Amino acid sequence: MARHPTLRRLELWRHATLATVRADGPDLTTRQMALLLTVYLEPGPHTVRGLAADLGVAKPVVTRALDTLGRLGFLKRTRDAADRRNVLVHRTVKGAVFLSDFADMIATGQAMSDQDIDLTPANTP
Amino acid sequence: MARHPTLRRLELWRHATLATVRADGPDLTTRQMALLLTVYLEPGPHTVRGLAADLGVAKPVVTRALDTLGRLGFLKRTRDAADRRNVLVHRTVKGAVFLSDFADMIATGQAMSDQDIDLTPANTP
DNA sequence: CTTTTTTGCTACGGAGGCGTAACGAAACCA
DNA sequence: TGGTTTCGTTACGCCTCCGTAGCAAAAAAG
Repeated sequence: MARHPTLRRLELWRHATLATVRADGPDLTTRQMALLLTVYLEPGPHTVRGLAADLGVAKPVVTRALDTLGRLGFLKRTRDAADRRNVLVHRTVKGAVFLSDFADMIATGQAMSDQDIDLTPANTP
Repeated sequence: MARHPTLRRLELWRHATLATVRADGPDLTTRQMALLLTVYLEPGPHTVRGLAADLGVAKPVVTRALDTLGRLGFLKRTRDAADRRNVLVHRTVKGAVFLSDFADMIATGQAMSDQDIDLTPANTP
């Protein structure tokens, strides 16, 4: 049933989102998640303006997302010493742990999609 | 840079969420997305009570998600003729198109992660 | 029939994100 | 130096979602 690549991709997504919904952790918005992943996966330094341009959203959106993600301890802000107008966004250990756990959820989704494939030819002994 | 499987999974997720954020389509909550994917990927029939149990959420959450997703035209409700207390949730063409497009975003994310891998040894001529 | 259970929905106050506009602080420029 | 630009934040009203409690309708139990 999962042989078609489109279905496999959607099932991967379903298992990961389902794990997020069932777990009682913080459920971030799509924008917050995209911001968090950008900070952790793209090379820095990250500024509010740069992140807003990268996500294609207005600056207050980034400020509010940083408020929420900072309150969760997933990243933190620092004034840029060179240009004190800038705010630099930094990673934290707690954020890295959160994303690591999240990657495990994706991996489980991948494994379950693979299992679907392995089980399909079970009726052809 | 993307050689580690954990990073590859996170980059896959980042590219797909980023595409969702940048596109000006409707951005569903995690619960709405999990519900939509469940209806389309799991065999029916789907009732409000069954979906609530499947997602591990209260029934009003499902009712509200069905309101929103129905307003978007991604699925529709029907009274069960056999047991008129039940509401059956059905797929729509528009919902299938939406999920198909979304799967393409995931595929692009996968392709870009692969490309990252191919590009990493570029500094080893 | 009457009572009980089940199903999905509505109502309510609270919390949080949204877009736009305006703001102070810092850097730049002439 | 004084005016202008850039940066991030705050403020405002609006909208959507949340969790809980209570509701009517339909079915089941007695």
